[in-house]
Amino acid sequence: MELTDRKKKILKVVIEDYIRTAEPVGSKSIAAEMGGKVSSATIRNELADLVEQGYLEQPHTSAGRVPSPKGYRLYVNELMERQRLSLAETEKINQSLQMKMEELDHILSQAGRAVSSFVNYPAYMSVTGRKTLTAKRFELLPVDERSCIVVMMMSDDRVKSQLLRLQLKVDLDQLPTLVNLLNGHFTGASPSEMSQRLMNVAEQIPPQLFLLLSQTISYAVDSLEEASQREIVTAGTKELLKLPEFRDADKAHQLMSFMTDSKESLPLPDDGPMKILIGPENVSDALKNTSVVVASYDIGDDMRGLIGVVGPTRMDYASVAARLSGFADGLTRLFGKQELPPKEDTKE
Amino acid sequence: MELTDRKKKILKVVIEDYIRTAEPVGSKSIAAEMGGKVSSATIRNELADLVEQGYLEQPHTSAGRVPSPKGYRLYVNELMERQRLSLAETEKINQSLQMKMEELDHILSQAGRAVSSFVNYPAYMSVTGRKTLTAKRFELLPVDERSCIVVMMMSDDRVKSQLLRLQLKVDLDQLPTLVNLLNGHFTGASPSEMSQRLMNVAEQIPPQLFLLLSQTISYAVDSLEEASQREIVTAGTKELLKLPEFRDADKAHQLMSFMTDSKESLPLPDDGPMKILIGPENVSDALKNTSVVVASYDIGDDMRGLIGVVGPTRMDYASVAARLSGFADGLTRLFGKQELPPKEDTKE
DNA sequence: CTTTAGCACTCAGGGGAATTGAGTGCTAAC
DNA sequence: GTTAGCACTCAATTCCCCTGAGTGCTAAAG
Repeated sequence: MELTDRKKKILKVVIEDYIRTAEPVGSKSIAAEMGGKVSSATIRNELADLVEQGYLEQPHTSAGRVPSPKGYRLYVNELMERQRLSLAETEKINQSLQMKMEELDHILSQAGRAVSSFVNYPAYMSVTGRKTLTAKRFELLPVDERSCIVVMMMSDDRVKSQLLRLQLKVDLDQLPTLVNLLNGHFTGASPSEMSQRLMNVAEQIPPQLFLLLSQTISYAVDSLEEASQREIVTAGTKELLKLPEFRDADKAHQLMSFMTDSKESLPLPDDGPMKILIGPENVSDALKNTSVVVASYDIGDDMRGLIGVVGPTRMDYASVAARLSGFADGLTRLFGKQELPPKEDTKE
Repeated sequence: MELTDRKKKILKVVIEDYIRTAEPVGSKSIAAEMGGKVSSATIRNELADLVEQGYLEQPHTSAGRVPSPKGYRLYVNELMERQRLSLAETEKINQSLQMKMEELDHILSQAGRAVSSFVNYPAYMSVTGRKTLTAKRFELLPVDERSCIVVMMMSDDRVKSQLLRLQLKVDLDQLPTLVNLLNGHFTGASPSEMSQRLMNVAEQIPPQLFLLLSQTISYAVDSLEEASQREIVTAGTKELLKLPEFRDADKAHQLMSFMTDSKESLPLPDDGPMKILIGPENVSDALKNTSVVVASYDIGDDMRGLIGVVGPTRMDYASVAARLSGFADGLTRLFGKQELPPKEDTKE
């Protein structure tokens, strides 16, 4: 059954009041806030209905009303006015994103910190690839007889390199052969296929070359796996301590531990540009008393990033959602601009 | 004036009791803990003396005694029994250090987390170079006409690389010239010298080559500067919330903000293998009510790392110090083993 | 049928007084 | 120098009362 307009109006007032004050809100202040058109008694009748229908809760008789998760849900679905960010704010957000984007996880943690400081709640970020990464091209640069540099370009056009120490001396002349072998047989393959193929060529090449080859491949496998691992970075957990609902050090500690140690279970929805999870809608027990807002942004063609914010159920959904999508847009634009053009396989 | 042996014994008992319980300790429990040889009244007399001499403090008449910073100082200097780690523990520490050390800051944060979880206090880590980093060798790998890969080996033998998008097409034949130029003129130079030299060669080479050159150099400068920047990583700030002295959310928040936002002012002594700073001995105001234990370890020849632990003044100095030096040793060994041999300048 | 005014009732939170108990300082005896 | 005894202090705890915000209900007004 639908709520009357007035009930909705009241619910909205209650929620917004509660978001501000974190105190149960009473009939009188509601009446005042609604312009004094109706008396507090009327409001009380309406409130009783709203409690009955589960949109509000009462900590105890003779306390004001507090929104229930169901109430919040209705609020974010229908009542909440989508906030528009001011130009100044958008500007600030974009400024705070002017970061070097060399290391992916630097970006994550920096952007996370920025988000958190904008919304005053803890934030988390992650990037998930849509395809498995493969190597696109190899290069070996001799340094001396016992070491050389491996350079690997990955399918997302990022480049990794490292100095490789060799167990035994290798003839410089043989490097080109090896590079050809690498580029011929090991590009476009998933890490596990790589190890596979390494076995296959084992007998066809001289042992000392094979040693170098397998060192290179193991480096490649490691790097690819590391690069495609979904990493979750959290920031600003300390913001929790500012909130009255976490004045209790134990609760704060619990949630902080969850956010720093069990980040894997933070919500990472894979659809839609923005998702709001309210209290018990969260799967993780640790989040049952908190709400989470998650937005996604695009990186290139086949990667997707997520930014999430964790806060009390009474968090200011409208403003968090607005800022979060501001960041998501900013990031999408940032990556869209600087990132490599679509695809252009240079594989030979 | 020296303290009598008995006074020292009493001081030690008081401190160790207080470390355990965080409660002022009274004469009776001291008497009990000392084997009942003396009565609590005697202890009281001694305690009065110790207060007089500034080794102990009394929150108010009729509370037990609490160690003063001066008392802790004497304790760590003389009374504390240097704890030896059990073999099992050393083993555990070394295990927790079996990490990939590709990215320096990954190591830092991982080791920081490990330390923190071992001592149950927040930890921080940093690495400071003793020399400025320079480039040791350059390489350019063509990808297509509008992009190539820069590979740079730095003076500490780490290798950095990145894909470079070019504003205009470059003739492949010219790359070798460029590489020679890079290796001839820009190796061994500090980042600022590099920019300098770039100016000098400006007129001597064709413009489109110069464009590529300056892109490369700017990448090199950035990477070198980033790599030589001292970075401080903190971990486990949440541990603070477990401590009774930080039950107050405001205090906890203050210290956490300090540790995450103003890390630069965390103590980074540059001498000795281990340093203990007690309460007011810290320069930063934010640390006046906490103690800090810092140990250092060596990375290769010209880098030095620091691990620090922040805790309440009543922290368990003996065990923290022991574990910390366990970690320091572990890290020194780890780097000593895997790290590149001393020096071997391949600069041409 | 809805709204309002009036009134008795409930209950968390705050302030103050009383109580408790750990621990002290002092003194006098051993 | 050490100990027992005793009066004293003071934080912390408990209890109680009070206050006030806010409710639910009823009866009257619209």
